[in-house]
Amino acid sequence: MSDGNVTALHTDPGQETQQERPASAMDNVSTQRLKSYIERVERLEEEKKGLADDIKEVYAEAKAMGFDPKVMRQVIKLRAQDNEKRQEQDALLETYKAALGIA
Amino acid sequence: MSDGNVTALHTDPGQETQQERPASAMDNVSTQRLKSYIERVERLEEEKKGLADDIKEVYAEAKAMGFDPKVMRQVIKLRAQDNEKRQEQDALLETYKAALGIA
Amino acid sequence: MSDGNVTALHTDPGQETQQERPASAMDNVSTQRLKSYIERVERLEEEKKGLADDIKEVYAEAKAMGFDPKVMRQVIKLRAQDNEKRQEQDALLETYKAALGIA
Amino acid sequence: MSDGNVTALHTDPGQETQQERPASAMDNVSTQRLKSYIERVERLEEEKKGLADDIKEVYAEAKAMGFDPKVMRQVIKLRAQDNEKRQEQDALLETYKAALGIA
DNA sequence: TAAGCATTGTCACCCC
DNA sequence: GGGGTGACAATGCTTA
Repeated sequence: MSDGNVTALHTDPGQETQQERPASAMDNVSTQRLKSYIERVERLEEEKKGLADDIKEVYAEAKAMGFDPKVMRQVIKLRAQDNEKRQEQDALLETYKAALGIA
Repeated sequence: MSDGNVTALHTDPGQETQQERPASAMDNVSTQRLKSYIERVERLEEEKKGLADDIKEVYAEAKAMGFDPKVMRQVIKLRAQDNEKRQEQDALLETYKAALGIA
Repeated sequence: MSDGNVTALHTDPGQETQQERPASAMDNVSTQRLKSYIERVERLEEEKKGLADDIKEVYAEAKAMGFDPKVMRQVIKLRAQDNEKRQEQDALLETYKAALGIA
Repeated sequence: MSDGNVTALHTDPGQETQQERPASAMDNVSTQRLKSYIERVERLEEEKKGLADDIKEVYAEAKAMGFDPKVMRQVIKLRAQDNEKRQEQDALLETYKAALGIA
């Protein structure tokens, strides 16, 4: 296939910014590793897209039942904010307790 | 809890555009249904976020192995474009055939 | 007019994030500048809308001549993708070269 | 060039939905016309993109002067709504006048 | 920290 | 008129 395109950029980690091997290719081991990373990402993104489609379906179904998706989105956003806020308050409380030496 | 906010915007499907019950609430059944939809979406979005995090981790790990995430993204994008383009060309062909009345 | 609404949100650049003058107005110079920016944007968006309308007209005319707008759009998209892809491949090559330290 | 791709769909206008020429191509004149339409659209879209870039620049410049682009967008949106509303009211007024036989 | 980019969400148009 | 699709705008992340 088009896997020939993955002849790509590898640098030994922990070196200064400029690289080794001025104009040549990676060795086979690195190439294999890179290919593996690429494919892992592609697989995960596929799953992610699947979930996005699922979400769309739920909205469609809800809409068919007479609910307004736009409002639903707003509600969900609000609830997410609430959660975040509560978590922040909890974290703050923990900080206080730690600072005051309370178990 | 904050469920009080969801007393909004439900219309029996197949009614005129404006809403019923000017200032009152939905019946319990509708409320339950809405709550169910909302929670399904929230669950799915949580999973989606999880996958996004996984992807980030993969990039971070690859970077730690000396690969350049920026290049990886470009490679993945190119590969995705290949797929998409092929699909669109197929679609175009189908459109042509349909427009020309070919079975 | 409704210009009273624009008495908001101006910060001297290079200051800390929060705003000056808690409940008062901008000075006249800033107000004039803001008005000028707003009007420039509005003018540009008007022109942009004009072009969008022109494009619609072209499609309509082509349709009247017996061409299928849907297919035309697909063709144009494909051609745009060709360009974009070529550019991205060039960019990828540049990235490789930069990463490998090649002048 | 890649102009070979524009061998596309043409139907004599004013016919019923299904088409002539089951599997063949357009004549040269039609091909030329189609090409012309395609290029007109492409040119217009280019200009449109240019304007979009101009708008971005204005926002950037305004931001550099200490204005908040987000707020600016809101202001512009509000003003656009005002205009639209006023125009609707004018149209309504015209309708009234026409209905009442007032010049 | 700011700029650019990628993604995501919203909106409008077109077809059915 | 309603649903689906595609363009546009906006937000958040990534990098310099």
